[in-house]
Amino acid sequence: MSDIRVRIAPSPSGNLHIGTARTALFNYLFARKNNGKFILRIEDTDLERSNTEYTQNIYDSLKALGLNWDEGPDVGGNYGPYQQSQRFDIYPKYAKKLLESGWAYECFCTPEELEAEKEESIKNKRPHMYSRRCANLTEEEKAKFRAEGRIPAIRFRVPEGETNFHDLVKGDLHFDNSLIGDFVIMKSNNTPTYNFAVVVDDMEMKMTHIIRGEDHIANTAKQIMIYKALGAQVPEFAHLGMILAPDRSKLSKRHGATAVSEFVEKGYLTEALLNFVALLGWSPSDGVEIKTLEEIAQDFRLTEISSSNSIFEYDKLNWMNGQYIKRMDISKLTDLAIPFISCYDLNSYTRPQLEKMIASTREPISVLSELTNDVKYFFGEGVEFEGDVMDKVIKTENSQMVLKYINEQIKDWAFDNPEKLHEQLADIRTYFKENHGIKPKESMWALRAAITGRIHGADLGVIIELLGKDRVEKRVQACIF
RNA sequence: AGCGGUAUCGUCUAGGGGUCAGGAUAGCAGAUUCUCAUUCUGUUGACACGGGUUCAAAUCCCGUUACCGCCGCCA
Repeated sequence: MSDIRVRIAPSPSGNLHIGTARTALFNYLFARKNNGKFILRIEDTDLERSNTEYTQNIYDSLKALGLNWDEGPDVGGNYGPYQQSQRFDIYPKYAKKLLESGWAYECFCTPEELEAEKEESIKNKRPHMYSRRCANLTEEEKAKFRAEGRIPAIRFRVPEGETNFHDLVKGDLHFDNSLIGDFVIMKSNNTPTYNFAVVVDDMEMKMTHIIRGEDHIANTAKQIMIYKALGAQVPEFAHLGMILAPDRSKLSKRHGATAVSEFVEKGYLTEALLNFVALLGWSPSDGVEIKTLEEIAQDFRLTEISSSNSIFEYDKLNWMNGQYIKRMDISKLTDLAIPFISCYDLNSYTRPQLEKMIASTREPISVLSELTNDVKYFFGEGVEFEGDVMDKVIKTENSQMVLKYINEQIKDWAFDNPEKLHEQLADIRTYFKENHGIKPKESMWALRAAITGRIHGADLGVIIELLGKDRVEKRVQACIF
């Protein structure tokens, strides 16, 4: 076991986002590849927006994806608690340390004053930065503010110079400190800001590598300053490109699903989702794209991740999901399929029959939700005819001839012997092809249309077997005019 | 505006001074099949632009453009 430690630190202000899932995946992969630890920390310092329902969704989604964590709020660990709201007593101690060493100072500015300052700089077309007006307050001035009832926030005193670091995926990055204003580390309500809490937590939790989205790059400079002021070891950083919607904007609700749980509800398999998202930035060294989590972990190289943004396109996700659906163990797939077909009377079939139904329907689909419609004709007595199937297929002369012929044959069909049934269907095809010049496709279309209301779907033999003699006969007869 | 980042087929990407610039997906065409599906085969399609450096640049350097991100007592 190496001492590499990485973490995913979502804030429970929403369900687990697909982008967060990818970040979690890369952290997990890196830990796996290097025999390190993968830690889950819940960043709920913003009590207003945090919600335990979302925390649960984060747990559930991560687990469903198979991204198991070694330490976290629920499983514990040596560096807990792993939920920031339970760590509120820790941050003031570090803030005090910074105050004493002069790295931080109390700021008594009110939101209104700050707002005015900001507007002033905007008016002068200057980049907005805190004026530092509280940077060197005397004890008397502070006392005066206190007497007015003002409660200070604590700001970090940004030093002169540059903050540089080597990003594992972006390369060397430089920041001019003079462009970074003194930022708040403790709010006046005595809770830490994000930048302060992460540093304290990552430091206390002994994180060695911080792998996160590139929207945090600018924060990194601030965080490094805090690490240094605290005399702590600065971890390695790796910033990933973002996942964008096809219109190149941030992936949001209006583009469809954004949360892992929403994708699952739409019929995506977590394995496919994970595999797909891994390919956004990372690519397999052997060119084989469909891989298990474990295989990806073995082939994972953090420094070779693409550093550009990538667009989330459904085309390939759908294809990949279809691949997983085709390959999945049928019993497992049936379990996953049930929510999508529970609108029907599933008790009318045995479990083995249900599995047969799914097995024969899975082939062409790319999303499980397609099953709802694709499996419809297996249920109920009658048939719903799709589009112009009735006029264009069933009512044709040829079809009528086929259906009449079939109607006479049904009594001899081997409903309980799939192999024989297939032979009998083949005989019908040959019969009509040889005697009437009707293409196999056409004769089967007549049958299929009569018993399913459509011209494509599952294997006819399976459909007939599952429907049973009664229903097949009735449905065929109902189409003879 | 400023600061930071990125730029290879529509999309995800491989490659990285000399390649027919490779793969996947999507598209298109064909084949198989009881199924306009699946599967199989074939095929269209890209180095953002402009300057350098070099015998040679998609690859290295500079600039431009475009896009993304950041500029909160949000995380």
